[in-house]
Amino acid sequence: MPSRKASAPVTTANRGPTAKATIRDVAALAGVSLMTVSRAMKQPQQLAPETLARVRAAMDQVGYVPNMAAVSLRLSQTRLVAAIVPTLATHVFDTMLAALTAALAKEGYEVLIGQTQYQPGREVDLVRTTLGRRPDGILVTGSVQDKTVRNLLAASGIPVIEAGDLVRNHVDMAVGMSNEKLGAAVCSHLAGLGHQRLAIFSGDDDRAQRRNKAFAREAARLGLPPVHVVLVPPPTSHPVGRKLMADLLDHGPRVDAIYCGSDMTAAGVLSECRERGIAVPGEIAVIGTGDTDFAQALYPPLTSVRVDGARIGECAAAMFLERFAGKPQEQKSVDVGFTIVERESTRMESSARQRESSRA
Amino acid sequence: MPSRKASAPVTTANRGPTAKATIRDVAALAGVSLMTVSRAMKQPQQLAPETLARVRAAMDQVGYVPNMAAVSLRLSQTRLVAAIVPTLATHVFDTMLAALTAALAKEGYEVLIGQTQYQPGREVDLVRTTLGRRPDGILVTGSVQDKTVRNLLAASGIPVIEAGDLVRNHVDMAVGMSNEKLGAAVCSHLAGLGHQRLAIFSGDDDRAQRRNKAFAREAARLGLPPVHVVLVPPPTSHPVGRKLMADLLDHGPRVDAIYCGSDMTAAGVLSECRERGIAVPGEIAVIGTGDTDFAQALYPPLTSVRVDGARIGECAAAMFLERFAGKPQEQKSVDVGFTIVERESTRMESSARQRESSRA
DNA sequence: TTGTATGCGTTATCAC
DNA sequence: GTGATAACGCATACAA
Repeated sequence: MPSRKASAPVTTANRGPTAKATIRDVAALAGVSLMTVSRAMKQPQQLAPETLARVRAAMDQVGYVPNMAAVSLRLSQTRLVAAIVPTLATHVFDTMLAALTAALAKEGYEVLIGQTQYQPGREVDLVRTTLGRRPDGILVTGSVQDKTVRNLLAASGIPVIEAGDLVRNHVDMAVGMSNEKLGAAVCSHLAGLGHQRLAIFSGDDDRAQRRNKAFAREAARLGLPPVHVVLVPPPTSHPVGRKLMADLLDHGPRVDAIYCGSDMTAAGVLSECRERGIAVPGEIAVIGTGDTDFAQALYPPLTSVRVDGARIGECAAAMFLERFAGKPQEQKSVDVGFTIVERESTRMESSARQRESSRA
Repeated sequence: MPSRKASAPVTTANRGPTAKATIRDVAALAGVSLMTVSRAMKQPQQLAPETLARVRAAMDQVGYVPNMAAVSLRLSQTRLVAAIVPTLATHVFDTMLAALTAALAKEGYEVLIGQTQYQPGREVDLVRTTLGRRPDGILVTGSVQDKTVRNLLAASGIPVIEAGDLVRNHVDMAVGMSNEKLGAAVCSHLAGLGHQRLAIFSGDDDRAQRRNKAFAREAARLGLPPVHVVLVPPPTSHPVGRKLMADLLDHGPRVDAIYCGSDMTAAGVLSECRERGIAVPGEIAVIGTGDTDFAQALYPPLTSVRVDGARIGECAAAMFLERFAGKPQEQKSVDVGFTIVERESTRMESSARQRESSRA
């Protein structure tokens, strides 16, 4: 019966310098049992003051940090929340993750981030790997369409939040705004400013497409001419925006206003217009998406559709924490809305400063 | 002796719908032992084809995903790399993390990200918590100065990379560039363009300070007047940049050129100058740091010091993987250098397009 | 106030 | 080719 106790105890000493100290090392050093060390962390008041001091000294001496893998296994709880985003290189996601991380950290949860890099195939693998870490909750960006992923998430038995995109058939919970409403609002906003011939430059991902569709539908409803839509694969960039604008000016139809799926694309459009001496908003109005921090720094300052990433992150954190606490889920779906932040790039001479916002 | 086998076996069925399937559930369903299931994943060729098929069918049926907490505990290896950054909302860090994540993912490693939000006190807690996850390696941004953190990292026994800031006394490994060289290079670059009265707008963090000091030293060496340094707490923003510029113009000394510790600050400076009708670079030249994606979108396009975050991330990943493979560590320190990307904001009428770069 | 025994889910080792 | 067993580090129930 070669049990741990029967054979020579394994300690930091004979495991080499690379091994981390365990609760056993601390116990041995302090001359107490494992339980006493465990209690020194969880219920210190239950211990005799001198025992506690001895244990704490031992913990410091060996640099003891509890092994969360063991804790997780024992408690079936990892205090880990996973977040799957397309990329970290987009402002909205950063903001969301920062808020999510901060809010969860207060309750002792950490956030494990996964990036799909906009590769659809990678999402399945990523979700599977991630679920292997047994997070206590998982947040995915956008709505989950892939059947395999949906099943994986549903079968995981943990709270799932689809963030940033409000759809009806969410797996579990959702927080974000309606891309349909957004597309329609932008269209009617531009129409309200007197623009007739509208164009869209956007990524070809699912969310953008639904925005575009709603935009086009609204244009039709308002009796405007067909919208000129140009799609490009993400990620967007300044050169891409310039190129799209150059192509439009050279070969495309004449337009009064352009809605860009990202502020970076819009920035490229502004640059190309400046280069060619085209007045913005005089000849062409431009509006972006995301209200990135640099939108106000562009020339002219860029009108943009602001989605409050921080609020999404905070809401998501709150929803997770409620579920972790076993509370009845109040809301399965939260609409944080969006705001059209108007700056010079769409401002008509006579139009006063204006804000338009949507909330469900 | 109430062992698992003696009592009723616990399976997914009687643990409720929320519990994830374990290797035991799969084994029971396939009518094989635990080891056979384990082997079906690790050494499938060792199994009889029909057995393998049966096990795989069972795995699919219950949606089995191995519990990494258990694997980690068993193997003393988490396939997790931790990265501590000040914030996700800075382009260089995003780029670095994206590259790091992508490179490590190929080898089956995931990246656990922690944000200090520039709060010095939070770093200790964060590192401690993070080490509790027993990552196989840890990357920290900037050089580690805090004694406690240094000890914690050194005692962890895992590969440690200090990224983005090359210092002599790194804990283990380092990849990045020298902030001293950077500061000096920017100063001499501006001096080379004929500027005499120089100013710096920067964050008050350690790295920025060392840049500034080197900048000032270089100015002195070149016989220029004292540098006007203005420090602000991070994070930087467009309004902050504007405010700093407004204050300088209203109350500060006259300057020919301003070096900004971030592109966002520089963008604010450009906006304020435009507002006041001050010619850039005619009256004042402006240079930023980071070569953010929007630098080229500003007006005038912003000269900026580019640090290749992606390269830092890739280098770090390669260094980690080498150590994980047990290979002798080739280099403990890698200098990825930096590049001054010159655009309109510093370009003198007669000066041709120019690039300046440093590599150790 | 402190200690002992057991199992969380997995894999290495040995046995058949 | 397959199975039984112990152990990874920790926390809970139960004893003392």
